[in-house]
Amino acid sequence: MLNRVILIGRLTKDPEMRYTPAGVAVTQFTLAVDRPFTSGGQGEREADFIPIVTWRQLAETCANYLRKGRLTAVEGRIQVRNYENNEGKRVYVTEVIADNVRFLESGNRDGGGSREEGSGSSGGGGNSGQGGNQGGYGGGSQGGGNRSGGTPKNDNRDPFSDDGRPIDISEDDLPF
Amino acid sequence: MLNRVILIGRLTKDPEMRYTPAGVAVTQFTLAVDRPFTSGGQGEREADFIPIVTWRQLAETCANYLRKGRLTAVEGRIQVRNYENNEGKRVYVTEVIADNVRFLESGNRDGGGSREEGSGSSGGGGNSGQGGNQGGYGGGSQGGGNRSGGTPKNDNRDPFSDDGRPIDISEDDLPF
Amino acid sequence: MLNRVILIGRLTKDPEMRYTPAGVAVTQFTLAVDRPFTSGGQGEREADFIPIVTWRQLAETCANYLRKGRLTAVEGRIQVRNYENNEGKRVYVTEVIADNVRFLESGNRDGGGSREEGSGSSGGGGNSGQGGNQGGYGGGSQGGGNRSGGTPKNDNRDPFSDDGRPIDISEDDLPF
Amino acid sequence: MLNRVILIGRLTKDPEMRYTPAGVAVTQFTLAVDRPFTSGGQGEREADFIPIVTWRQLAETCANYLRKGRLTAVEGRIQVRNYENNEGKRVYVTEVIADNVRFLESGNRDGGGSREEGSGSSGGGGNSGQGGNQGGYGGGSQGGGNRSGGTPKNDNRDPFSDDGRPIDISEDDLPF
DNA sequence: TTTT
DNA sequence: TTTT
Repeated sequence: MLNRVILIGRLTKDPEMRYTPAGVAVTQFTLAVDRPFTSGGQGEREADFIPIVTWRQLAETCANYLRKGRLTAVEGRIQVRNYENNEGKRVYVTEVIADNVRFLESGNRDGGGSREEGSGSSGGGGNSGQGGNQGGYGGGSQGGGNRSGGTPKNDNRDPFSDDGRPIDISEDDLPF
Repeated sequence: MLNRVILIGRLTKDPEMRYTPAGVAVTQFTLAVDRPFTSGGQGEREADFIPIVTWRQLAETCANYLRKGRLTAVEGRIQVRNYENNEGKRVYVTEVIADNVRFLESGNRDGGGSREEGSGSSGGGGNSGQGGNQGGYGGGSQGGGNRSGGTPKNDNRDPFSDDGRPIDISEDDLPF
Repeated sequence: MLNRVILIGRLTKDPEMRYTPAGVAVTQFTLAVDRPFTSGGQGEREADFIPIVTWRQLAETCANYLRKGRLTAVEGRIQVRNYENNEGKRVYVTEVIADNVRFLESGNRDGGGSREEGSGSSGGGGNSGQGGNQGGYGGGSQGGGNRSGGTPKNDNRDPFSDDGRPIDISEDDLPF
Repeated sequence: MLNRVILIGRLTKDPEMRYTPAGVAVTQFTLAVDRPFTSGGQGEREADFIPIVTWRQLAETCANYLRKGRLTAVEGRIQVRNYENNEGKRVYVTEVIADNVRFLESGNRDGGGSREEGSGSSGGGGNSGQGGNQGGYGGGSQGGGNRSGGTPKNDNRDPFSDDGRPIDISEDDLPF
């Protein structure tokens, strides 16, 4: 009925973008979010490592502007999907499907005079539509995508396991 | 740095309460949260099944007042813990650690004159402290708990797998 | 950069729907949200009375299905607008612009077999677009609206003061 | 019943700290939060200016570490208070009472080797209690405060209007 | 000006 | 493995 998540943390690696067989962009990254308390007696602060997934225009923007270590805010919803692994066992995967991502560190520390922090957004979009490009971001080789198709043969593997082929998510799973 | 989740959904089962070896109450339940869109062409609405964990006073209140099917709001944070399973493989478990739970359906549909919806809360609590009991809820056999201990032998199993023994969570993992 | 509000409370009155001169539906209501603590020594629980504004399709749905006293969840963002009043003084108005509203009480307590709680949504909407009608709600005399226009004469009054004329909000203020 | 706000924006000025007659620290500042859309045809991006209030330990930390222009995340709840002004008219003031503030820019751009962003928190706090000092922040001249009292004479003015005297908020209004 |  |  209502499912809202807001996170601020740092990317553990550069984001990874792929395309579905239908040519829809998907970007995945992991956010390290420090826990609000210390544990273990000597005060070590732990973190939660939370997988984030973005789609379409927002995926392209994230792939273009996010990098390992960047402080980033993410808004979205928790999604729990499951698939059967090689041993025939059902595996549950929990991810945050983001519909709003804010770049809290600009990246061009060297560069120009802009004090504006980056920003990527999607979803709610207004008159300008869902593909609206806010803030001048998100250019580059959009559209395109792998539409070659081939033989998807949806065979129960983790769609995010990296095997070089287009990822295995049917269009029906698209959240937007 | 910031990790906030707000969910509204229905319990898939009655909640399950246990005690840690140190006698701290933990209650676990799953919230079914309908997705905001339909999929698959014939308009079936799917749901995400999201595991919730509550601690201490709030755990007792949830165990006492929540039941299967009840519409419930949960506030908390995403936590990703991991353990090694029997086959020596690392398993990741994602849960929402709740610090505020709101009962949106009263339960006593038949009963008394109270039109007040239930409410359980913990955390932020004020002068009254974290153990504060809001709304007259959460009475009953509190305190107690299994303090017998025995030989916990922290051996890499899912702490929520039900084997009749006190669950296997070290006090260091306590979020509050 | 990021502005997210989630509220659960009860309507203090029936919602009020109007149309802008351009024929866009706007619905306003106030949510009474109990504070998480009691004050004053004798344990009186106070509430915050928070004005909510919804636009377009969601406005129509809210006007059709929300009623005084109903428990309701609202997602949106805080907006602070200001105008000059009769005495030439600048007045600040803070409202929550909702993009998602969940009806947590069905209304037809007497009626039919439906056990489904109501739900209205807009914004992020999926393939079905922003006008998507989730859950079979929101029918009725949509579209229409007062397009007669007349002489709006944008003269610094509270656009929500009720004078029988179309409300005084320029299309530029539209959040979606 | 539930009232949660999360904002990311920049301080419009340095924060202002005061003490209540009872010696409780209160810090006030305003966050400029860019709207998620542009308006007016030429694409000007507007902002909402949202007043934030923090109490006690968190107030001290904010006063010590926040400065005009800093990018900051705030978690809290919306509060609507009202008072009677000089002309006997009731005035409504909407503020966000913060219980968690994250400093997303460190300030010491010159300084040391720490890549850690600042952080202030209160509320939920764990074993360490509500006064817990996370991250080594918030030292300095704590405690103290104006306990002289004098003649508060609670006379219906805006407690945040600056008149040099201790602010006019009764302890009963304290949210924590 | 307020809901339950 | 799931709620309505």
